[in-house]
Amino acid sequence: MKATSPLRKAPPLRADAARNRERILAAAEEVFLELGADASLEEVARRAEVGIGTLYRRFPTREDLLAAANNERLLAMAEDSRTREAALDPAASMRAFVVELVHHARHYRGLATSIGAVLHSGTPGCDACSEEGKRLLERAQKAGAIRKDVSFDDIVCVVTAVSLAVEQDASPQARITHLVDVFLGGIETH
Amino acid sequence: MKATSPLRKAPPLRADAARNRERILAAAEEVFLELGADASLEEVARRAEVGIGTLYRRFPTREDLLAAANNERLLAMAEDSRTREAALDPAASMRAFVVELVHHARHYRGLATSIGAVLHSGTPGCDACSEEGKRLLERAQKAGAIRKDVSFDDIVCVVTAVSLAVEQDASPQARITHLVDVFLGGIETH
DNA sequence: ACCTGAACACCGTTCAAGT
DNA sequence: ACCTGAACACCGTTCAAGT
Repeated sequence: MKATSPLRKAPPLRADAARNRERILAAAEEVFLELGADASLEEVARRAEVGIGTLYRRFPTREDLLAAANNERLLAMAEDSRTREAALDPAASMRAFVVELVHHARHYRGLATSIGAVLHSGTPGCDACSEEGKRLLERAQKAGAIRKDVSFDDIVCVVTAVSLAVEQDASPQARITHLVDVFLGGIETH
Repeated sequence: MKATSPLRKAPPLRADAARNRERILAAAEEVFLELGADASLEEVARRAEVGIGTLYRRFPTREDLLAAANNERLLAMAEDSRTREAALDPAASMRAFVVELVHHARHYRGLATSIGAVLHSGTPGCDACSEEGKRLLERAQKAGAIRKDVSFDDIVCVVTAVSLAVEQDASPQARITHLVDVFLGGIETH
């Protein structure tokens, strides 16, 4: 067997291809921050100094690019949540997790709409987040702190709702906590 | 004073203009049903047999058109809710109202994303809906059935969340009631 | 294997000319 | 007052040619 086989199917990129991938990702971060998540892909390619075809070859759909561009941040978030976990009770960790995800969705305009898709993209970062979220949910449910008929998809739903609401009225910090409170209030067992 | 002055500012359309307006609205309904709420406006103009400029003159933004296209349906919905109200207790009427709105948002693909904006557009139908919703909410709050710190905007938020979730996984009827249950569970006082 | 960019089809929006 | 449609600027996506 070979030396490096990450998980399974991962055709190891040729050196120049790998470099281009990084350039695209960096450009995407820049452009999305500036113009929003629905910015022109041609602009991204332009800024990465790469042919538009190269971008499409690596990221066939816009969502693929969006997911990849958010990978590292999601990875870090999952990690943070894990270290935070010990200090908080089950319900509180879940809340913190949701609030963090909402913050993440606010990283640039237009991300909120796709946050559900991004969270289902299969990226390492997204998988780490899902696992962490599911673990927190199960823990809270076993502790009797959250209703048993609630799924992780329901949580994603809450995150999307809050993110979208916050994005639309450009609301202040306060509205986030209020909405999380309202939505999670129904999930937590009284 | 004149004979017909609807409410206030309403520059009475010239006959041909009014007719064009109707044609555009009818075409929009058709096209949105077929292609989704993000369909091409040129296609709408084409189908209405009207110059694209005419469409823009009457509906400067896509959201204007979307709101106008949903006016009648929202009007009917508010009316239905009012007649239903007597038969249900405060919490149940609120739930029924939310479920109806979600159904409305499912009328065509892509409407869910804009349902919040549509509900704030100032169209007669949208105003009727807002009024009805606010009345139901207040009633439920006075009856002690729903938390007092919940606003109508929060309700719109719930509607958006559920609609989007349902639209994304093309979920069955069951998921709607589940999500409404989860979200409103937190709003109703236990 | 990978990169490039021209080519194609399409869209949103404006505005001068016309009734 | 209103309508029309050409004109402009832009975008997504594909694919033949090139390394």
